[in-house]
Amino acid sequence: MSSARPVEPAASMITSVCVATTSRISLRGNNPVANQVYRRWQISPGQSIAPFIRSERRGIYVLEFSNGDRCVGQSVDVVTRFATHVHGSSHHEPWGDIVAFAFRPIPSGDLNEAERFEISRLRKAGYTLRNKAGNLGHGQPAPFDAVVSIEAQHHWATGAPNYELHSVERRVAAGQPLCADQATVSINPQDGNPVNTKLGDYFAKPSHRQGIWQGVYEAIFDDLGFLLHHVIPNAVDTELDYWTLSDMPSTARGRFATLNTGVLEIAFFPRQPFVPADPRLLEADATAPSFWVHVNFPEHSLLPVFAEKYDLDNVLLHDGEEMYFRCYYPTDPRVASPHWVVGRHSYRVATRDMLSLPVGSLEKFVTVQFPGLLPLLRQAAITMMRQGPSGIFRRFHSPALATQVFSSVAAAKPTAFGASRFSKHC
DNA sequence: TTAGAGTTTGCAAATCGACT
DNA sequence: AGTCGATTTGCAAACTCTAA
Repeated sequence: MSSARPVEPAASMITSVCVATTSRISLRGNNPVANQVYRRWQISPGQSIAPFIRSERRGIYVLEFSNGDRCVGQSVDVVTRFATHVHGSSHHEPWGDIVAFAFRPIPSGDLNEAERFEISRLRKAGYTLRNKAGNLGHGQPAPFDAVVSIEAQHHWATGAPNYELHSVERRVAAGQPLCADQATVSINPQDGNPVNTKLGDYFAKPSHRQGIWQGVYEAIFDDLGFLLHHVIPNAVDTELDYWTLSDMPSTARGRFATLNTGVLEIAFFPRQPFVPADPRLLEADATAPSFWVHVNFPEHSLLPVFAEKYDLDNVLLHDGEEMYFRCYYPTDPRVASPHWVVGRHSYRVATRDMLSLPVGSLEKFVTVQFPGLLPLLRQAAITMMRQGPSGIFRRFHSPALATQVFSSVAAAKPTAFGASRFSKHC
């Protein structure tokens, strides 16, 4: 499964270089559903498609709208399914702007794969899709819009507005989420005591306060505090419904914490020290064992940011590949981290670019060292929260740990990106 | 303790199917 | 053909269990 594919540094690289990429997965092959045969009809509002589809009604269809949007769907009876789009259903309002209809009969076999393929193909072709599932980042109405308005989302993503967590003190005093339906909160036995978290217990042990563990506890709170304050919109109002925080979950050999936004995790802190996938990097002076944080960004968003300073022409990252970066001048006060990793991770719901770097350096890294990253990270949070509530992670949420993070935010009282908080990391 | 397999869970999205 | 509620499916973190 694992196969290293080292890449030599380009000769033209400047003050900092990308040392290597490593490939863990490289699965590419011919897609059996690539050869699609669609029949297409132009239709007028209110027109039925029954006359076009006489016999075989099972297959994949594509709706075309007057504004150029597309919608891909599957059905065992496309005529009936079409009606639910025209007349509306619990899934969406009636669509009266369908101008064309394409259909590919598939009498038997897997409709899901064919649908996913068509969605992916149209996305890559640049079409705006009205699908929700399999289409992370869609612009369709979402329940989240009622909690954070579309306008506020836009302001948040572009970095314009006021980021004060005005109700943080109230949240800290309450010791539990202020917004969510409390009746459905599953109570963790440790949640009654706001200072008693599994994370706190772990770092209370003397052996976890020295060596490579020294300062890690505080660093995790720095990163989590930054994420709640500057990345998640209206964190106090959206807690539990649209973001959750897991306290010492056992996921993948254990994590200190996982921060989930909407349907996907946005950041997690492994309990294992970071180890580069490429063994050659172990020899580099900057790769002493340390604990790292991994943060999910939108797909294809990270390399363009680093391309400004690095020679990344024609560099593409495939699924499972990692690209290791080193900065040769870590004494520069603007440098939050002398090394970091950019990877790509495929979740079923979407592929994400993953930024990995030592704990405690996230805020400065995305606001000072590479300020272009912050709007991307905010957009990632909004996109995942618009995709759906955090229901599946709800029961793992630790109000106690969240309270502690909110406390650290309130105590820091940052002004403009907490400049005073940076000093201890430089 | 670690690794891996399998299970649990709530929810959203989509399909199905009975009925008119 | 159209309507609407029931049912199915897929998801992914975090869980438990088992074996070494």
